[in-house]
Amino acid sequence: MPELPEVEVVRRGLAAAVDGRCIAEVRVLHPRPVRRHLGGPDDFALSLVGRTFAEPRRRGKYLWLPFTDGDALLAHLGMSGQFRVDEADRPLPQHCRVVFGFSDDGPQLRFADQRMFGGLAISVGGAELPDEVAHIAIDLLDPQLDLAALVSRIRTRTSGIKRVLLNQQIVSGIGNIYADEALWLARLHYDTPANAIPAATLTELLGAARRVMTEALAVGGTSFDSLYVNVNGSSGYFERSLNAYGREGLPCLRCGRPMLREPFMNRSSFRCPSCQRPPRRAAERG
DNA sequence: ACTATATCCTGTATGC
DNA sequence: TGCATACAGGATATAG
Repeated sequence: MPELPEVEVVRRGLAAAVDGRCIAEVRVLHPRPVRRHLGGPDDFALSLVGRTFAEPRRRGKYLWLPFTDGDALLAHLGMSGQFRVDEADRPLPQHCRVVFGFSDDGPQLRFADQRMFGGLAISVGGAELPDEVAHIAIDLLDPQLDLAALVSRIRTRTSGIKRVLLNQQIVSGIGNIYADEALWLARLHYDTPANAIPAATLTELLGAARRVMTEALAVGGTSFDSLYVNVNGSSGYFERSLNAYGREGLPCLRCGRPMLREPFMNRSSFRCPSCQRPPRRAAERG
């Protein structure tokens, strides 16, 4: 599941593959991934021909590929979106939805997406920062991040801390995997009210999140299966470094107690029953 | 404004 | 063997 490190791996791959190249042909094989383009699939394809890509950008889990004309191709990988770069005579990847051919007859760009939660759109004037991304908060790897301000903002929230970490309008880029990793490192229960956490602890938590995402990025991200791969189709290696996510029943790597898996927001949360104790308030709620 | 939940989507795993 | 169900979880619409 692509979170910030995985999206950044893809961004870097795209930078090497498409920067400066001119689109000659676009084929939309399934309408759903371009559903945000109001003109429909055919208009999407025609509108892109003749444009030249500049250096891809990212904020949180959003990715956009600016064109030299000031517009941009906006992309979100959702759960299972992939960009692949391959010679035109190579077979299309499974679940391939959109194919881009270039005027230089070099490798094609292919967008594949099994579950189609992701998608592509044309952002008019979006080369710097697409309007569609303006509501997304700055992410933890952005040099412009004001950590103290973020800590203060988080402390105004009454929701459980994991909900806040997953809220892309407060801090972006964190998904279920890295949220659980950061909470384990900071020894926090996911349901601890954000406004009950000392500023110093929140600073530690965000530092942990930033560290774990930086380390994941360095090894190509986290892959559990073929749903996340880089533009060459290769997996990342961070799964072996996970301390919490997916470790139900396995010993906590700090204290040895068996890790728990609990339902949370239609997904799962993994935590240590001893290092990450529930807050009193959560117990009252039942 | 904030908070919480339902929804979209399909391949894989599991249970009967 | 088949059928049904649970699960994975991004962002967003909607309800409270």
